[in-house]
Amino acid sequence: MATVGESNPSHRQPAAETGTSAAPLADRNGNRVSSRPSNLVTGGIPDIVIRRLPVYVRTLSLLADRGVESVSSDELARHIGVTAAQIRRDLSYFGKFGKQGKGYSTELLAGTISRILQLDRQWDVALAGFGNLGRAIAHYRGFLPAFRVAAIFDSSSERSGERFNELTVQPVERITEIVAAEKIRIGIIAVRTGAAQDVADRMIAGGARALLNYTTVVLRVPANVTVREIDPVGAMQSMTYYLDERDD
Amino acid sequence: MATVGESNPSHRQPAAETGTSAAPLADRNGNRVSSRPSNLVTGGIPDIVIRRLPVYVRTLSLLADRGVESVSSDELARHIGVTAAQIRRDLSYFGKFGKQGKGYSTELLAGTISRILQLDRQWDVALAGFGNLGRAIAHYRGFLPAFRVAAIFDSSSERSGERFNELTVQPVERITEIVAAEKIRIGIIAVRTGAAQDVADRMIAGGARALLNYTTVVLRVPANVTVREIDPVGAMQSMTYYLDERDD
DNA sequence: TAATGTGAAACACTTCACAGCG
DNA sequence: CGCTGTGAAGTGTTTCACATTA
Repeated sequence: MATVGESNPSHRQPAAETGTSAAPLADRNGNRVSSRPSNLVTGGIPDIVIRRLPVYVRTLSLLADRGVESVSSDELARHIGVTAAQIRRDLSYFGKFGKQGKGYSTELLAGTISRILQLDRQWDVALAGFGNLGRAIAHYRGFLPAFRVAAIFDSSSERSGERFNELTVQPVERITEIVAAEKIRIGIIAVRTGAAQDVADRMIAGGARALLNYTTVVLRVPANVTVREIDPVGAMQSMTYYLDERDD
Repeated sequence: MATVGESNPSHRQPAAETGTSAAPLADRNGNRVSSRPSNLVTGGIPDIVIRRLPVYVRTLSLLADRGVESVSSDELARHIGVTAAQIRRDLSYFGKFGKQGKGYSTELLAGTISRILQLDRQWDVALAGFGNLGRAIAHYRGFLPAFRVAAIFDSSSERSGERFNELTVQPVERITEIVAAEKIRIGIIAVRTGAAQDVADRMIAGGARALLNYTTVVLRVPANVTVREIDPVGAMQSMTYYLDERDD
């Protein structure tokens, strides 16, 4: 997370990641991909559990595609690199999905968790920043099919007006208007650090409630907005702590 | 975060992230920039503390550059979005750096933490994968000056042989040899998922002990290797859980 | 009989709150 | 007298271990 980090929705979110604006931050965790502690705000499910669900979906789908029809928590744990008890506990927050003596149906469980995460639909996403990073994100297929870049913004007058697929890159001044008009709830922030907070504010004003932050800026957002950080540099910088000269 | 996640060095590392191979995993946490729990293996400092240090360095350096000479834990906390107690506790793992009634010297503390993280030197990094993502990473300046891409590998015969700055893209078969010869301890994995484990194994065989994993593969690594995950898709997929129809 | 689901225990991390120092 | 550093308390998360069920 890298780490890690983010802010959350009022009722559930942890406080970890990005840290809510002024208030000392109720909860937290997060590659800067987020990077702060994370709890739940009000009787919800721990954010750390929510953050593990995509890995479960991915692994279960992979197994299902390979023709594996069911897995025990033990097998699944071995694939993912966590403990079986953790998987069972995580799932227990949502219901009972296993069959004693048998395990879980890979296909069913993948579908169930996808639905819990609301991945059984397509989400429009606003992308801010169309430099090297923004372009790479726009071309990246990994977010599909659940996420689709529906609007692109850039502050540079040279870049705004540029076309990408069926989209025209728009000036950042139009973020709020367009995000609101297209009912976009998710934003990706891939601008230079100096513009990050402004862009986040505009997106939130337009109705965005989830932000994927590729900058190293600590975004100040209301408690009902979730932020997750993508921070490869921080992840790298924290790994060097463990390196030593010995060839261990 | 994203990932979040990773594995650790024998003496300190948590088990969280990537999960150590066979053993149930001693500890854990991690944007996918990593994404799993994290503890310490043997009486070390919590990995979650280590993962916060880059943010402290960044913020302190920023303040120092602005001419701010000292900060209290309270002010620093406000900038970062964590609690003052957490900052004081985190620092206390390493020593006493503050002055009562005054706070911390921004410049000194930034330097001290940099040294703790071993960021006061340059690390050579091996980059595996020279497709869109690998190219973007190679061009990215954000890893400088602490990290320098010293070798690039790609499995495609079309790409190996290609030049980048003063480097020639090498075939993956040469990873172990070159990583060992150049004494590279850090690898970045930006290959297709099918090749990730093989590339990781080769890097580790050559002496790498820290891996930044951009793939969604759960890498199996020995306990003395740290892995951090960069997982923007997982980060995104976990945020949709908190979205609702209401315009809250 | 194999494996889930879950109280209860263990462990890890965060926050409180304050003695003590500059 | 403001602010650090840290015992102690409070929370949150993971793991154990087993009753229960298919």
